[in-house]
Amino acid sequence: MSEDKYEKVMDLAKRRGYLWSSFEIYGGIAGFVDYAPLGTILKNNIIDTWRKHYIINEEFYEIDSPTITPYEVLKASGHVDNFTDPMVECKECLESFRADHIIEENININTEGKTLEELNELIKKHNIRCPKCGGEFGDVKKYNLMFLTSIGPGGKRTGYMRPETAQGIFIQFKRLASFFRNKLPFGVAQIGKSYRNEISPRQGVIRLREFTQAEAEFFVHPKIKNHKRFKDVENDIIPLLPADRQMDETLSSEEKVVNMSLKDAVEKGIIRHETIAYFVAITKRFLMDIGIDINRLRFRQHLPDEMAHYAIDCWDAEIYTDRFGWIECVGIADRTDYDLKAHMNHSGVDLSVFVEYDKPKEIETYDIELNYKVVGKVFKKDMKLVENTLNNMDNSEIEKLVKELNENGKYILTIEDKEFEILNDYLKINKTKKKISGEKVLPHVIEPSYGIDRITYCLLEHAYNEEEDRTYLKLKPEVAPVKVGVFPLVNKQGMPEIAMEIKDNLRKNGIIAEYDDSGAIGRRYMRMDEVGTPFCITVDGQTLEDGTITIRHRDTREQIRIKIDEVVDYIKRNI
RNA sequence: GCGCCAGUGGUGUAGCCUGGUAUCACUCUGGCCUUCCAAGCCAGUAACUCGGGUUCAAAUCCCGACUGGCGCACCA
Repeated sequence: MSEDKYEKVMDLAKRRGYLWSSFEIYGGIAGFVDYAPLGTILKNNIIDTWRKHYIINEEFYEIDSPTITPYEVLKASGHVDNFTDPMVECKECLESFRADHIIEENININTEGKTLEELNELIKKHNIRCPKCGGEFGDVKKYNLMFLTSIGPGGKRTGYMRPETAQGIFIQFKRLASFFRNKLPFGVAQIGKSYRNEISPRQGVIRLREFTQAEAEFFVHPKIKNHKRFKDVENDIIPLLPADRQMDETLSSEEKVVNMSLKDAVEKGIIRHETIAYFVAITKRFLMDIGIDINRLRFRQHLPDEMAHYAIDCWDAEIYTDRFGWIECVGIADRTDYDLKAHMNHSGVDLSVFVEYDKPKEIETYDIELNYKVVGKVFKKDMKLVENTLNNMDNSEIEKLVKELNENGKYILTIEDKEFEILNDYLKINKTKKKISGEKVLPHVIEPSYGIDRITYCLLEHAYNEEEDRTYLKLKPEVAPVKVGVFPLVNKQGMPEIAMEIKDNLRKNGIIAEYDDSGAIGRRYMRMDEVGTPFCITVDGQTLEDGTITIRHRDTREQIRIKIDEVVDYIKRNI
């Protein structure tokens, strides 16, 4: 038994129509897979379950945006810079290195923000050589993990295949906020393909160049990160692998995991706030709903140096697989306002939300009334600049201005390098009381992001079962692609006709059923077991006498007998 | 991207060293048989990863590409 489970699962997946490697007749390309007929249904069933959780239960709305994304968007989001690694290759031994890492190791310089030319110069200037063989380096080149394309004829606009679905949500934030009538919190989801041009994708379906993500973006008030339904989940016990325990060398790898209620985890500050904890619970419930083995699931906190540049806390749902060990299938991150801020700065569009207070506040404020006739003539072109600056002053600055005007008769307003002299007759300042009913805030976003392909593979592996005389997929009836197999026990006495009719009737009721009359009955059961079909209906001699059939359960192989006209109801109740 | 190893019907394989019509089993399809868990009988479909070279002749020898496995590197 040297063959590992991955191989067995992938073999079954290939033979029985779950997963096929793409472009096979042309030799194939690493990092791409096709979902075969049954795999496609399974994946869709997983996605449907996901939608039940997020769209129905959590009241998220889903959008669907383009996969091709213009340069500007990904420049703003930081992906153009962060997805592009500068690589350098040794001319002697052909080994590749990260150019920035090599430089930092050798001359202790921060290379952040340096251009390729600057990196090149640094290597030449300090005569940095290959740490392996001492050979000379070639030129620094960028390896971009995003697929580059051009939009329109002539390639005037650069685009990339999106590296995540989330950006599509962020850049529509203004519309989304108004769709939700500016009430925080609200959630938006997107399910779709994302693309990463991996250098060397070698773990089959685990690391793909084109993959399906289901991402949920939950926008919250930056100061309110508790969750109104946290009470529903606070007693859920979750296997957690916190950052400090991961780094504790005195613990064995089993001891690093602690089973803890989410209430404790939040109270002890292990999970940063309720909203992350809440989505940890939803993630666990979703994964268990589709049939992931709870004993092969844990939540691991990112270490401080592993966190993405935008995140302040991140927990991955990791699922155990035979060959690859624990693999990351879901990431739940607090992305703060990183993305909205970035898009706001780059696009110039205000993406903040006006949040009303419970009760309007009354505050003391100053009203600046400009004497435009005078001021306009004095400042001319700079008029607008001065006006804006004055209007944006806070109370303490205005108080200082008033004080200086009273004492010296003038105030020097400094804007960048320029100085403007403000005199008493330029403006009138009135102290007023104002009613303020709310404030503008830039929301933070909590993001649970699911890798659907990895989850699908893990589910197949967890469902894979071997017994002495059979191999079967113990898929939950809810996600199994084919729900029912219908067979005549033998091909005579009208049994095939009755079986066919039962199959048709199930199909009419929206249930995927397969008819099969070839070979011995046992063989047909085995075929259905191997693809994970939960129920098999057999028409036999007794059917002809009293109109009953048997339903065989996949896992126990036990059979019960019911009337033909109860079949549809029975199946519907059990899937 | 580098190094080592491998690639034969749907699956697992024999053949490769020593060049000459590709083996066997299972699966699958059709038929017969069969009254409940891969039984049996008959018939059938189906493969040398791709490209180039050497040769009268290449699955076999040589080179390259692709794919897969392992190690290194990479994986915000």
